[in-house]
Amino acid sequence: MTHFLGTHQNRLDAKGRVSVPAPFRAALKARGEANGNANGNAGHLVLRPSHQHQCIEAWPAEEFEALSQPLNQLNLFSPEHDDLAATLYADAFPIEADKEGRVVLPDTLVAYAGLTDTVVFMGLGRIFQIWEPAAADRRRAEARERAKVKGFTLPGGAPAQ
Amino acid sequence: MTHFLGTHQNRLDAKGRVSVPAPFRAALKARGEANGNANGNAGHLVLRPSHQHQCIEAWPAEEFEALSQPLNQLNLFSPEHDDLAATLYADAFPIEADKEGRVVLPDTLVAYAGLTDTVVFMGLGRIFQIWEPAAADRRRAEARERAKVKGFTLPGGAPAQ
DNA sequence: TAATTTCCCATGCTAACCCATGGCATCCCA
DNA sequence: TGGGATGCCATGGGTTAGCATGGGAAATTA
Repeated sequence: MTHFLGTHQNRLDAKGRVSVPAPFRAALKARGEANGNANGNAGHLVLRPSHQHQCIEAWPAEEFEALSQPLNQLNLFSPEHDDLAATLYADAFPIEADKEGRVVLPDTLVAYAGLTDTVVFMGLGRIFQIWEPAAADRRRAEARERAKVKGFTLPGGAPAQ
Repeated sequence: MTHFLGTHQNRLDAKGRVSVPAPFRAALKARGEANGNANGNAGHLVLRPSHQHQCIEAWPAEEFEALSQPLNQLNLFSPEHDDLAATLYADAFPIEADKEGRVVLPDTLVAYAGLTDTVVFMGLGRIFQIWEPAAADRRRAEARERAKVKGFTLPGGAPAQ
């Protein structure tokens, strides 16, 4: 699988570590290898606070790299570059999993997402998010509701539902 | 990692020294080696006061070098060349880290950025900045706000709202 | 010679690395 | 079809190495 699918629950231990769900690990590894990173590791992640929600966004390195593209078009001295770079990069944490496939979640992100001892990994295709369990439930219910109201259509002709 | 990511806090000691955060050191070293500087050192920095904010801008030597390119196109005796050169170079300090990875911040820059005993390193991708902690917080909040107002959308992956 | 600055060595702490264990699901074999 | 065995996955904890920081000695400048 090359996408992050499904929802997984894991425990956050006393050291702030949490196991990345095995399916997500596999997806990360596949991505890394596809991009020629022959090194055995899982291809690292970039964690950021989400703009829209109180949760942590996890970007595979390659995906995050794509964010630099629009930035590179801008003049390094322009205020636009400054704002974007500060927003994208200053709050970002490059994270690497240990041999067991665990990552340490930075304190500030744990606080931002309101995490306690159990966290939820929510797959969103090209990226995934890390939530406090109850907030994750609310979020999914809300997303379903919005999608239903809007009649949920996919670009490219995929049939609704 | 070839980019400066995240925000790090370190102490400015009585001698005006401060440790460059380890991840930034690694990024600097990687840059230096990528450009054929086979010497083991971290590849030096150029510090200058930021135009737009009360903070210190830190440029990797190679990145700063790239700024010379447009200058070289200009007539050496033109007013444009004079102004640009004065702006870019006159207030710049070439800085080299010691064996422990620390740098001494020039007095004028410390004063300009209003630094006291604790400083914040803010990663901005290709460069980084050095801030007084409270000012750094304000700056990040401001950047988020301005980016949001501009309709800043993440390419792909990010969920619609 | 006095005052700074630069180099070098020393130390506490934190975080990454490594090894070990328990539980759950799957597979195999009777 | 049921019971046992096996392997992966999540989790816990001890140890070590790297990092940030402090202070002293040598070198440089005024």
